[in-house]
Amino acid sequence: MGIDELDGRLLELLAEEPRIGVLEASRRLGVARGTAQARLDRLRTKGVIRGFGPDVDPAALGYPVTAFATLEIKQGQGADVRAHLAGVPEVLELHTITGQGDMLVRLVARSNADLQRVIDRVVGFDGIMRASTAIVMENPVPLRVVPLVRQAAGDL
Amino acid sequence: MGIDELDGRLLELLAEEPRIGVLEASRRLGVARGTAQARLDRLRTKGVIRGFGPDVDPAALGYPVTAFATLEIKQGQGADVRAHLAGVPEVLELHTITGQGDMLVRLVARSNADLQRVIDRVVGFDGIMRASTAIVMENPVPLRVVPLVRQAAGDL
DNA sequence: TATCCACTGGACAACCTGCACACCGCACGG
DNA sequence: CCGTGCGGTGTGCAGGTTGTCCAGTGGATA
Repeated sequence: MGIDELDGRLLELLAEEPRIGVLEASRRLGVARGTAQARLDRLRTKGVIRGFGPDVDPAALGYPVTAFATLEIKQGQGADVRAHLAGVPEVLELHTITGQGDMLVRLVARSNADLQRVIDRVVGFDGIMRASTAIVMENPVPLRVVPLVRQAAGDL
Repeated sequence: MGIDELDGRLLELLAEEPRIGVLEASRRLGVARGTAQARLDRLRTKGVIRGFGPDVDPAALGYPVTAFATLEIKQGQGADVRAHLAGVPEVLELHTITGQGDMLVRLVARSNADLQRVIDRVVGFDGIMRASTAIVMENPVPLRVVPLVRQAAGDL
């Protein structure tokens, strides 16, 4: 069920240079191509690798503003709220959470002014009672997994 | 600077079936291969597509617990805190934000118990004054961009 | 010891990529 | 009205890569 050291190096390699194919990867890992291929297949079927989707930058799409909103939901309205939020394109991610607030939403907008519109659209729904928003100023650590992979591969 | 309808369809296609190559994509889009290739190149150089990194699932790596922590930082300690957090493998993402709290951290752990260890490590640093954590229970909308791409492509 | 499993090295055809070239239609400015 | 630039279309080619299969090897296990 775990990930061994070879898997770890393979994942790192792919994370850093996704363009390289199985053959090139096997060369750099110093193993036979069939091995690299088998490892990759296994990682995919095990679900460790979900896919190789293109990494799209919302900023380059014209949505340079990112924000996180914490929502408070009326009891029993969860499902409706989820459906509503899923219908808003600017909602990139939605989690239900413990603690103060019931949901955490990641959203983007074209500008700070546009963020107001997005928030209005997000909270303009019956089941949502309160929302508090935090605008992202900087992103010193963009979403990453390599360090985690390294750790997971370390402890066999 | 924008994204036209063809770009949008190309991105959607790649997002849904990353395995297909340029040739197959061009066939499905009903355009010449050279066109698809040129579009893809342009999207890459414009920064819309950052890359094709493997989409790794932390849960499958043995880290099924996700949480968000809001940190309060001592004035002037920002840089040190950033460096400290960047050194923690379980920290997947770090944002500096406005509003209550100064930073938002996304972290993972092997279990709820393990989360305690991770949080201790995260907040066990001099510049950090307070931390409030929200554990993710469900993730009804995983990180997505397709709807946004569609919208960006819609308004030419 | 027999068996299972992963890895190796090699081979094959089919396919895709990167690149180049000639040509066409359109928009724009002179 | 014409030249130019840009993006798209077809086409072609060499080289690399993929998917797949096979036989052989070594280690771990029952």
